[in-house]
Amino acid sequence: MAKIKTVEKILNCATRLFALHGYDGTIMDDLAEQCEVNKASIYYHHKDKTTLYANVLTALFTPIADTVIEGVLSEDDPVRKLDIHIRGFAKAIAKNPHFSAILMREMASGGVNMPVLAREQMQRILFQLGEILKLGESQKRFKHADTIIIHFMILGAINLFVTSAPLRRSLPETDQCNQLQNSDIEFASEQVSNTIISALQIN
Amino acid sequence: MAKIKTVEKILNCATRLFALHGYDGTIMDDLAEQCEVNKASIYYHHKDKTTLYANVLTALFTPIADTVIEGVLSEDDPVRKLDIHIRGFAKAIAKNPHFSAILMREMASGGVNMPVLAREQMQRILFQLGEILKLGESQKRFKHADTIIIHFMILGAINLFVTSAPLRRSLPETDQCNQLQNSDIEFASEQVSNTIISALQIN
Amino acid sequence: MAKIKTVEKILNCATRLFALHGYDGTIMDDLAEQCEVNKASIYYHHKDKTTLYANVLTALFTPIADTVIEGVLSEDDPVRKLDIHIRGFAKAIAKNPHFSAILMREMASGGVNMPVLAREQMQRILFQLGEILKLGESQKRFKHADTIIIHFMILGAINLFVTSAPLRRSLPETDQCNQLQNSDIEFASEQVSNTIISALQIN
Amino acid sequence: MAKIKTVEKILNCATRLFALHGYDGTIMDDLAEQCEVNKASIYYHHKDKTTLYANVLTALFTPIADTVIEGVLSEDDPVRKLDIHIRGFAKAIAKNPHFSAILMREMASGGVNMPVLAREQMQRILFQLGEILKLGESQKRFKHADTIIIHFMILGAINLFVTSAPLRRSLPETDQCNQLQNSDIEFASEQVSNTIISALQIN
DNA sequence: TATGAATGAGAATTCATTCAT
DNA sequence: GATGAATGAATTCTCATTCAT
Repeated sequence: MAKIKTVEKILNCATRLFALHGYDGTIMDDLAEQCEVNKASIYYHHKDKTTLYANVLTALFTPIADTVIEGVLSEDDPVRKLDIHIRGFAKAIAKNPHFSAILMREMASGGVNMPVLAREQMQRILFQLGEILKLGESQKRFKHADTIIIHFMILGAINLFVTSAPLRRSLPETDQCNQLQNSDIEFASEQVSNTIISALQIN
Repeated sequence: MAKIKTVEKILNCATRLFALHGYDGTIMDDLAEQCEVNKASIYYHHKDKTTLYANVLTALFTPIADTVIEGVLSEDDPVRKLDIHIRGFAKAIAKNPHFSAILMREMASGGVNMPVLAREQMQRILFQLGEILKLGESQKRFKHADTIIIHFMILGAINLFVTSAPLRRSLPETDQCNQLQNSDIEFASEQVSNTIISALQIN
Repeated sequence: MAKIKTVEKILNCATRLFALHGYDGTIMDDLAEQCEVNKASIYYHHKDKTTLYANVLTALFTPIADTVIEGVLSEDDPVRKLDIHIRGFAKAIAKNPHFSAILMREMASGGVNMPVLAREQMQRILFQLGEILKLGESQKRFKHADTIIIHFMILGAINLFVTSAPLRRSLPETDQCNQLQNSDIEFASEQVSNTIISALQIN
Repeated sequence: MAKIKTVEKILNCATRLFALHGYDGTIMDDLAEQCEVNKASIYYHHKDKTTLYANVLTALFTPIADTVIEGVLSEDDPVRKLDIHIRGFAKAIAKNPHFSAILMREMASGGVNMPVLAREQMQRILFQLGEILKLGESQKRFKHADTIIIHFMILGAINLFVTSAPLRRSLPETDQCNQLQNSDIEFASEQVSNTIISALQIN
């Protein structure tokens, strides 16, 4: 019975707390308590809070980008590529649900303090989207569109959908604007994908 | 020459700091220093940090919602309404540039701690969008779409565009994905509007 | 009834603790407790431990050098000058009894971390001694001698005498080497002065 | 090639660190790193920091006292004895250059926490000096002088000379008070010896 | 003996808030 | 209204020491 390594335990817990409360709102004492590890052990493994945060971000962002990138490779059709890109992103987040909150806070800070490795992961995703749009355009399947805008629409919609879950749950179910209350991220990403494709596609 | 009232000075400064560093990352000492007001004076005018934050949010969110709502009223055509809605939102943010960062942080926290008044402002915007989509749908001008998804695409895209400004500035100008580097929020919102309308419109 | 200023209270207490336990051995909690001041107040007045230490040293070294320098000015005769220099130094220390321990620790560290202002005070004393020796030499009253060596003999003897007080007190009174057990610094400095003058003087 | 025993490696390194930073300023982690020994190994060999410190002091002080004592035994003439005593002390320190800093810190603390064995070594030196002075006095070769004062002049001058090396190196070479900048401890001890003898000797 | 990991007690510093004037 | 000083409760980080292997 392999017990979970302390380093992992700390990293997991820290991810959750940073997602919930942000960097400044996360308290090392709480972290120690929650992962049932001595406070000093955190520092034994992670130097300081800043480094821990960087480690969390790197460990979190890399698999997300990997998933998005890989999924698309097997496709040829730009429309399908775009669809997979968007839904793959959502699927990756579904597996790492703390990503959204952390990314949004980082973007709110201008992303300037993100560890380079984490920032590069976001750029990988952005670049791939750019390639897909270019491909579609060159095949006369897509209208021209600004990559960054499309990227932000996808990112924004899906991340807001994820982070707004508790908020939506607090709205009345019967609310007209809240048909999605109980539906999950997969359905949401389908909607986003359909919308984007519908906007770009030349019929 | 009417000197700026202390209360205002504090509120303005606080808005900037909360946008830059979030609630927990904002330090009352810094605030006092930056608005050149004695620390005790802040407490004379604002009870405590929490209240100050609520005051900031309320003062920030209300005019945004007002602008969005009002602009749309004078229009009848759902397409034009939607266009005005989106661009009005961007225009309102252009006047209150700290709104985006603060909103994104709040959403990252699930929006649970937002003062009710601020949350209501966001709902006003969401509800209006719902009305517009319903109107367009009933007139067979729009395909059916999930209000929240569309709302999040708009919100997400425009807010990310605003908060990413420093990040984009740090990317190379020649970058293919970065045509918008120097363009402003108005142009971005036009792109968003076009994309959304293009996706929804029944031709 | 003028109450002692907090800043002074802190400075006095800190001087004592730094003398007793050195920089690293002095604990800010203890300091706060001993001067009956809130720990945060120390930081309100002194930025951090390092700065506090520098402030202590500067406040401690300056009057010592001033006393030594001034006393000598009124004399013309190099022998009398030298005598006043040595005994003035001892007298100054008698008024600031923590100086010796602090100086000796600093010298043990190579004096490299001493605040510049404090180091300069020591140099003022050294320079004056140099002038006295030069004067005596030029008048054929003194043999040639190395200023630094003489300086260190004076400094070393008097400071060791001061700091060894508790040690000497623990030796048996009857000890032959301990005639000075109960005598004070004034008598010791007289001995030092006599010895140095006796060594230098050309009869 | 016999590899240096771990115990020795630790002791040597610890001596250097204690000399450089004092007891409180020396950190066991650093010690482990510097002697390339696992932290736990230090405790395997040395019980705890306090014991280690005592071990360091004992190992350091004993050979110093031995050297001083032994050198003098072969002489009969009190003047020569005194000269050997002083220069022997300096020679012994030249071989154990960390002694000075450690002794000075201990004296700054009143020497109260010195391990008994170390303190006794200093007393051996002091007693021998007392004997020499008594001998010289009884032979009408020396004026009467206080043993402790003379002891402190020797000790102070030589130790200050040693520990001030980095400080002197930072002074301008041309400085009048700094003729000794590049000279070594042997020359300094000669000066001290000459001065003391010159002061005491009855011509 | 040696070592990577762990830990309790502590130590420096910070921060929101209040008080006296 | 304004301000310098004060403070209690955190909060980050350190350090001597021990444990399991």
